[in-house]
Amino acid sequence: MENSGKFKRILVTAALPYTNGDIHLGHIAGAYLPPDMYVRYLRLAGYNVVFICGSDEHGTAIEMSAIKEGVSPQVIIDKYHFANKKAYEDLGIKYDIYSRTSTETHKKTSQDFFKVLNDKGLLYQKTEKQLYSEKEKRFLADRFVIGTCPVCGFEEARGDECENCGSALSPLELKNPRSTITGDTPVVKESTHFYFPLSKFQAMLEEWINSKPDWKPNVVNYCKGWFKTGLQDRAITRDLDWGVPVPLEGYDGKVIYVWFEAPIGYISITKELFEQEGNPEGWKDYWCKDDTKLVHFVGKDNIIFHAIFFPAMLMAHGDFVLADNVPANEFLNFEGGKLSKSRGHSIAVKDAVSRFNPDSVRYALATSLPENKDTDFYWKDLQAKNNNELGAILGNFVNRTFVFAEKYFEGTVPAAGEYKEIDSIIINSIKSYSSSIASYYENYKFKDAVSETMNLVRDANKYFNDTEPWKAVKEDIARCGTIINTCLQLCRSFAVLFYPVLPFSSEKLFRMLNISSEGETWESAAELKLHAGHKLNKPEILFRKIEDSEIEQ
RNA sequence: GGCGGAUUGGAGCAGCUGGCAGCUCGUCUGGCUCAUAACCAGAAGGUCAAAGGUUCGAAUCCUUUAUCCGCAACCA
Repeated sequence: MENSGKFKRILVTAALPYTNGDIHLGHIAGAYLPPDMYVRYLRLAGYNVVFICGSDEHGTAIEMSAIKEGVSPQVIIDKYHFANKKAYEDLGIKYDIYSRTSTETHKKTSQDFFKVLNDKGLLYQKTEKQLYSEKEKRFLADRFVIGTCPVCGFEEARGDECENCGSALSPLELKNPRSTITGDTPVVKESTHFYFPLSKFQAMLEEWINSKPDWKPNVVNYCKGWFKTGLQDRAITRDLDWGVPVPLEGYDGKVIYVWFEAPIGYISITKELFEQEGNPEGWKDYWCKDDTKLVHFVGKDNIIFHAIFFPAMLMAHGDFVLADNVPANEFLNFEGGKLSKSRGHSIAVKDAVSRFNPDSVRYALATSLPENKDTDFYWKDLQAKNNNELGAILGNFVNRTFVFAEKYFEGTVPAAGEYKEIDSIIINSIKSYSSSIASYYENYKFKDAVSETMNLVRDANKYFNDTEPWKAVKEDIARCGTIINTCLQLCRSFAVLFYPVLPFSSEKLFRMLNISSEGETWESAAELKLHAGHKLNKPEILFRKIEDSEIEQ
C-alpha cells in the first residue's frame, strides 16, 4: 500500500555492526529488530523483499583492538562475527544473508567502486602532515595520540579534543605528543590521501532529501544540521594495514576508509546472496533498477553515513538506486543510564536470550523502541510486559480457548452455528485490525503496530468474557461451539498477525493449532480457515511467568 | 561557547500542520470464575520542566532560563 505500490521489489538493509564487540539490546532496538519485523510483515503481505546484513570488519578501531590484545585482526573479527551472527539467530532476526566485509567479493566491489569514481575524475589527492610513529611504523589516528593541551595545559588531552577544557584539537597542536599504544613520541610526516568532494553534492543531497516528505523528522533534522554547517570534502583513504587496499599502483600501506567501503558492503553482500542462489546477475535487479525500494535501518549515529555520505557516493557512481527511506531510531538507554560497555550499562544479546524467551525480549524492545527520542529500558519492564501482556492477555486467551476445546470438544475445532451480532463484530474487527496494523508497518510505526496487534487480543478477551462460554457449555453446547470456534479462529489470526514481532510463539501457536505456517499470508489473517472437526494439538503455555527473583539477578 | 534534539499523571511513552490532555503498566473499587490468582467494567491521579510573548484559544508557534542527550567531520 502507500508508496510500496510503485516498487516491484524491496531491499532492506540493517546497519552493518562493527565487529569489535558484542551487539547489545540498544543496537537491536535501534537497527535490527525494526527491519526484521518490517521484513516479516512484508513477506506475509506478499512483497518481493531481500533482507541483508553483515559484519563491518575493517578500520582503525579493529586494528587497534588487535594490537592491544596481541592478536591479528582476523582473530578479533572472527570472534565477534560469529558471536554476533549467533546473537541475531537467537533473537530470531532472520537475514537472507549475513555476510562480512572481509570477503573477496567485497574487496573487489569496493575497489571497483573506488576506481569508477577515480576514473571519472571525481576524486582528488591532498598531502597533509600527520603524526607518525617510527617505532610502530604507522600513522597514528587522532584518538591514538595524547599530549598536553595547548589551551589549558592538561597533560592527558586526546588528539581530537581535550577532555579537560573541551577544546577541539588537532593532534599536531598537542605539545609533547605521544602514542597511546606504545607511549613513544611520534614525528611529523607527510601523507597523501584521496578525497571525496562531498561539498559538491550538497545541493543535490538537499534537493533529494527535500523530495522525501515521508522521512522521519529526526532524520531530516540531522541532515539539515549538516547542511547548515556546510558539507566538507572527506578523505576516503587511510594509512592503515587493515582494510581494502587502494586499487592503484604506488599506494602501498593505504586502504580505503572504512566508511567509504563499508556501505558498499550492502552491494557486495547482495551480490553474494545471488551468487549463492546460482543467479549471479540477480543482484542488479535490486541495485540498478528504479523500481527497487531501498530502505536502510540504522541507529541515529549512522544517519550521516546513510542519508548523506553513501547517497552522495551512489550519486557520484551513477549506476545505483538511492535509498527510499532511512528510518533511523534514536538510542535505547538501559536502567536509566547510557548503554555503554565501559559503564556496565549494556546488555549483550547473549545474556538476554540465555535468561529469557527471545520473543519476550523482542516484545519488550518492540514496545519501547526509540522511534522519536531516546527511551529507557528496564529489566522490570521486560518482566511486566511478559507477565501482564504476553502472558496474561495473549497467552491466557490462547490457553483458556484451548482448554475449552480440549475439555468439551475432544480437542477438535467445534462447528460454528448461527452468528450473533457479538460474533460478527469480533470477526469483522480482525479485518480492520489487520489493515490498520499493516498501515503501521508500512509507515515504520512499529510501536503502534505492536500495540494495535495486542489491542485485538484485548478485544478477544472481552469477547470471551461477554459471551460466557462457561455458561453456554451447560445450557447450549452448540452456542458454546460457535464461541470456541470463533476464539480458535482468532488464535490463528494472532499467529499470523504476531508473526513479525513474536516469530517463535507464532510458530508454536501454529503447531498447537496443528496447521502449517507455510503459505500463510497477511490477508488470510481475517479468514476463518479452521474447519469444524479439525484436530488440535495439546495446549502449551506460550509465555511462562518471570519471577521477581529472575529480574533482581 | 556553536548546532540539533529532549523535558507530558507513580513508571514507560503517544499527541506537537494550535481547538475539551491520550495509551500501556501500576493503584483503588466492582463484576466474573473458563483460564498462566489470569479476564472484564468503572474510578482516582497531570496548572504538559520554569518564566514571558503571539492568539478568541498553546502541550503544540516565538523568546529566555534550567536540566539531560547527541553532533562538531581521522571512532564507527
